[in-house]
Amino acid sequence: MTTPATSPDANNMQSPLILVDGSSYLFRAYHVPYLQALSTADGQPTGAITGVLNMLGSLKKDYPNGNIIAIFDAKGKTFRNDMYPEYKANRPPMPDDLRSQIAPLHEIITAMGLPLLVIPGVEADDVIGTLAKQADELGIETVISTGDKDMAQLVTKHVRLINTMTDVEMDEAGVMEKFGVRPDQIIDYLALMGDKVDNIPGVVKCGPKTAVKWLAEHGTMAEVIANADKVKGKIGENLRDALEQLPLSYKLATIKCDVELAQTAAQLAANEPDIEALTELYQKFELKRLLAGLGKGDSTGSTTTKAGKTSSSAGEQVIEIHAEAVAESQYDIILDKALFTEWLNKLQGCDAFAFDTETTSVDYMKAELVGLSFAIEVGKAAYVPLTHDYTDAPEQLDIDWVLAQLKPLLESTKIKKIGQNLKYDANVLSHYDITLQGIEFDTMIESYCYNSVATRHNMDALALKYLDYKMVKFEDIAGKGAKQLTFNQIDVEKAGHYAAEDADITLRLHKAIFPALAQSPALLSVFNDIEMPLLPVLARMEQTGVLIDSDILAEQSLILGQRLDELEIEAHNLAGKSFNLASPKQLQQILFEELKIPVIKKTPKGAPSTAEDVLQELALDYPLPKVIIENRGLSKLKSTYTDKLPLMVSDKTGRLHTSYHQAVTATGRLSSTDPNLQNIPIRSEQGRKIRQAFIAPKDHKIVAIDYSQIELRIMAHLSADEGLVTAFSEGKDIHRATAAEIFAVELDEVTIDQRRSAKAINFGLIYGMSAFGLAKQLNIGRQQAQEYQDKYFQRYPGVLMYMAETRKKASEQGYVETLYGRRLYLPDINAKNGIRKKAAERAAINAPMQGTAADIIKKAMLAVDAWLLEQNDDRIKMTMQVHDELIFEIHQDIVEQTTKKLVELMNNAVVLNVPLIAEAGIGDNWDEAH
DNA sequence: ACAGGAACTTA
DNA sequence: GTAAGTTCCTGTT
Repeated sequence: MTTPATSPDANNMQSPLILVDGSSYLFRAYHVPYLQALSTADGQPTGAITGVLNMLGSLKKDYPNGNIIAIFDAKGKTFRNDMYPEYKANRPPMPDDLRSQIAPLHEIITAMGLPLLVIPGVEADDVIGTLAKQADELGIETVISTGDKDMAQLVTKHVRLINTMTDVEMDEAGVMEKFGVRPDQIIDYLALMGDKVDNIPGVVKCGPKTAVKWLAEHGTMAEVIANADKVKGKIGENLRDALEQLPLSYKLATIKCDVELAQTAAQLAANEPDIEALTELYQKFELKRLLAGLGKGDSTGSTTTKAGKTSSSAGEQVIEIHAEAVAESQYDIILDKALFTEWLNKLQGCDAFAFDTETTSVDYMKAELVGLSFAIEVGKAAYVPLTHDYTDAPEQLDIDWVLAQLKPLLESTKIKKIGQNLKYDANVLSHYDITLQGIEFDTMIESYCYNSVATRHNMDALALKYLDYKMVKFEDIAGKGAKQLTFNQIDVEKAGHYAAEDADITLRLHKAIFPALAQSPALLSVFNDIEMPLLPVLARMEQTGVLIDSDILAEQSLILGQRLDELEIEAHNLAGKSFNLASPKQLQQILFEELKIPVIKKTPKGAPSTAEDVLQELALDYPLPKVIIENRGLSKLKSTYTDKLPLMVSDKTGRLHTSYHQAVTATGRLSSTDPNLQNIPIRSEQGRKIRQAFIAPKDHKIVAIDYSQIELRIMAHLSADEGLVTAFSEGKDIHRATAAEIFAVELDEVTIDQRRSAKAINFGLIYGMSAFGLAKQLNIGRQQAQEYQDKYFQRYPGVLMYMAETRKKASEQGYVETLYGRRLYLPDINAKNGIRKKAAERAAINAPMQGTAADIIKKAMLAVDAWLLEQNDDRIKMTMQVHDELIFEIHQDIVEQTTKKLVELMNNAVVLNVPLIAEAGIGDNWDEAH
């Protein structure tokens, strides 16, 4: 057994060493807009000075005993330039208005009494590294204040980083969490990736992901190099190409920790500030706040800002929300059986209660339960901690015992549950063999049905809007960024208050929003008959997930990668130089300035647009745009789909689990994230290959059933236009029928071009089209587009009337409705600003159609789900919803008759005055099923 | 490190 | 012209 030279306690007594990377802060402060405005009366800029001094002030406040040392880069070349002349060669020279601030800043820092180090021939990093190493060896607690990620290599048991601008601290664990490698692997990591800004070569296309992967496998760069011949694919080639360069990159990325310094870390100490000199300097540079601070003995001069509350203006509802003020609250933290049983009894005896789960992750597939909170009456809530596991966490009730007690309660259909985003809680609980039932009131959905666009529908936003109460943010108790704690690491007292408040506020929100919602029978019906019943259906679909073939995607990635490389070379040749194809800015420069190609369109911010339609047009006359178009399309496919989807497969189930969001869109549609399964490619040949990777399990088929022309059918229904209703009732091809009417020809005489035009008009109508938009879409004159539109309305006068009525209604009542009463409020519908008003009018036209379609497919999902529950046959699974399409996995033995039944259920989900037609496709993958 | 814009994907 | 989400780059934190 050894005795440490100094005990930990002794270390804590010693003042920490604070090493400030002055140059990095100087440079960043220089770019902060509100600081850029600062200067003295005679024009000497002082923004960067102010920024750095503010930052030093806040460091002083955070580390009152800290021994602060400021380190700056010296002028001139460093040893790295000798090693590698191109090092930082891309850096533009320092602007004069920054350079002029350096000397004054140094003077001020010296007058403050802080040691200031400016060592020529090395960079500030190296000086910091040297001091940190000395301090580390002495066991002195050291904090490096920097915004530079390269410094992570200096982190040890005693040395940590703080980014004073973002307030994020990073210790060894933090580095691991943030970068995915240990501090001693950071140099390897940086060398492999290289650094564009500093001109350090690395492995081409090796970013953080690849570097972490390799280092996880081999430990060091040297080992990665030793195994370079085993790395497959293009990236393997790139690695082998880089082998010669890598040792140099490693040297360049290494911070030198043995710089010769006149004084050691232990010897450097602050002097008393020279108040007289400081006063003079602050006066000279007109740093008024700092000057004022001198008198009060507060040299920080820091200010706090108050968050201003914004109030909403247009589109306020008639219905008033009456909320009780959030006053005194009484929260229990349940750590013993007696108190638990008391609450259990109360819960069992009540009609409805609010509850919330606390877990380790926002990802419902990974989340583990940490605790549960409950509220029965406003102001009284309880938290049952279960798995808090930080050092010295109190003993908690046994999770299995607690869940066994709660299971009957949570599964009871009699006792109503109130929650915020209950789908999440249901998903988490399902992993503990609890099927949440009695799901009656979800405050997120209450708010969404009440007004989808008044606010976002997360609890913090709802509390602020409907209770005028500002909740404690999760970040405030857990921290943020790399150092964020998971809920199980949070002190039970703190966590308990936070969790109990969640349940309490949920209950209060319900009491505020639900009665307002219930004043409209139509809104209440959307809530009770569509959204709440849909919640468990979506939860089941999420849990089911979808199966993908990662090998197909990997192969596709490879092919795409090869083609992208070819395109890149071609583009560089055409441009006459190397540039980043993904950068619209660089492309603008090359296209419009160097190649002098005329500008066709500008972006909203005034830059020349390089959007697809512009490039399409330019491609007729120039070769480069065509290459760019193909490159963009393919790189999107690769990065978003073929590379990414396999990484998102759950290791628990081997399948892909999306999240459907029920309270996001303005119109009532669902949305999907992580991954978004509602924008999987279909249009291009390459894109369809991605759908081929969405496969059926063994002995199963993928069945995709989509509604045909659902929005146009809804337009026919809502407008009751005779011609349109008849066309649908007779089962005509609607675009062909429209073309025949507009162009006054027989049905069978309609040309392909005429049908295409009619299709564009039909879509345009759904989107609240203008003649201008139609002209652009069809590439025809404005006049001609207007003629088409006039002709259309002449033939379908009911549609014209419906459009006019919708605009009028929207303007009068401030909202429009779907067939089933879902509302969309349009705050801009009577706006003075013509552009905003026009946009609101288009939304007003579109929302009833898009929203009714959303209502219908939701009703269809309910019908299908009810039938599936009845069948209780796990050979049939509903896996996805894509706005007008439902996707199923069905065992091959029953696929034919099941599909027939599902189509029937979808066709009869609602009754309109035109037929509702669903069309099915069956195949081994999603592409075939189309 | 993060926000915002531009570009791409879908119905 | 409607409604979404993700990725990449860029500029500032």
